Amino acid sequence: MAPKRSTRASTRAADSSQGDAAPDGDDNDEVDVKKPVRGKRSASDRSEKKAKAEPPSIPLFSHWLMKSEPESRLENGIDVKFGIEDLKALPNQTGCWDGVRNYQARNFMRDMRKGHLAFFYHSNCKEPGIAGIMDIVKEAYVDHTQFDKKDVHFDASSKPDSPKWSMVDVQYQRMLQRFIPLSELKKYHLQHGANGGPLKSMALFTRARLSVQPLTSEEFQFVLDLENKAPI
DNA sequence: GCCAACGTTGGC
DNA sequence: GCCAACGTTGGC
Repeated sequence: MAPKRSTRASTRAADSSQGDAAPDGDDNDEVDVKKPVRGKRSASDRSEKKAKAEPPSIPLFSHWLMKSEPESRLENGIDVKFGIEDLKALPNQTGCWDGVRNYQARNFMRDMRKGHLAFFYHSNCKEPGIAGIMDIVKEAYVDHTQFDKKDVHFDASSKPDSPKWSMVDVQYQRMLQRFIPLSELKKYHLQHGANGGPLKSMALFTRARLSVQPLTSEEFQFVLDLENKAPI
């Protein structure tokens, strides 16, 4: 059975002990060791291989955009709503970004480092766009929801001794001074495509369906500067 | 609600 | 390894 949405979906708070009580050992289960399985490789193994990036010794990006749905929507009878206000409402304003079921999105989460910044993007809603900023507060570790039969993002093909899916913990930092709608970003994207400018190859438009995506520092800074400018 | 874009599956 | 069929994403 196919995985469902790759956007984040649950409202689970992050383990509040995450701070200093999350030593490296915890994260090490998550290393990319794929047991060499003898014999036939499944289609998903192949998909994963294709999506797998070269292991970069130096992280390429330090800014991110992560999508989640701020409006109620039932998936298998479960509400997948999780907007920036929901993150803000969690203990310590911190939550785990679970439910990502796309290899490229997962790989980007594995590239995230503590202290990286991410935009919280509202998707699949009345007004899509960037609502605020989060901090990455815990680096990639096993997404427990892949083993939970009751979870919307349960993945029967993932085994506890070689988990497929990872998540990070994020902490709410602040709202943008004004909501930056997708429509406005798109205007800049088109303008920059024609005349040059920082948003000309923004992943939001070139990789529209990717729920976790990188931004260059220039892209991030340009978007950030928009909060103090009048909408176009 | 529609549907284009694109990722995944699985037979061959 | 190819690729048609299928399923999901997410704007509109």
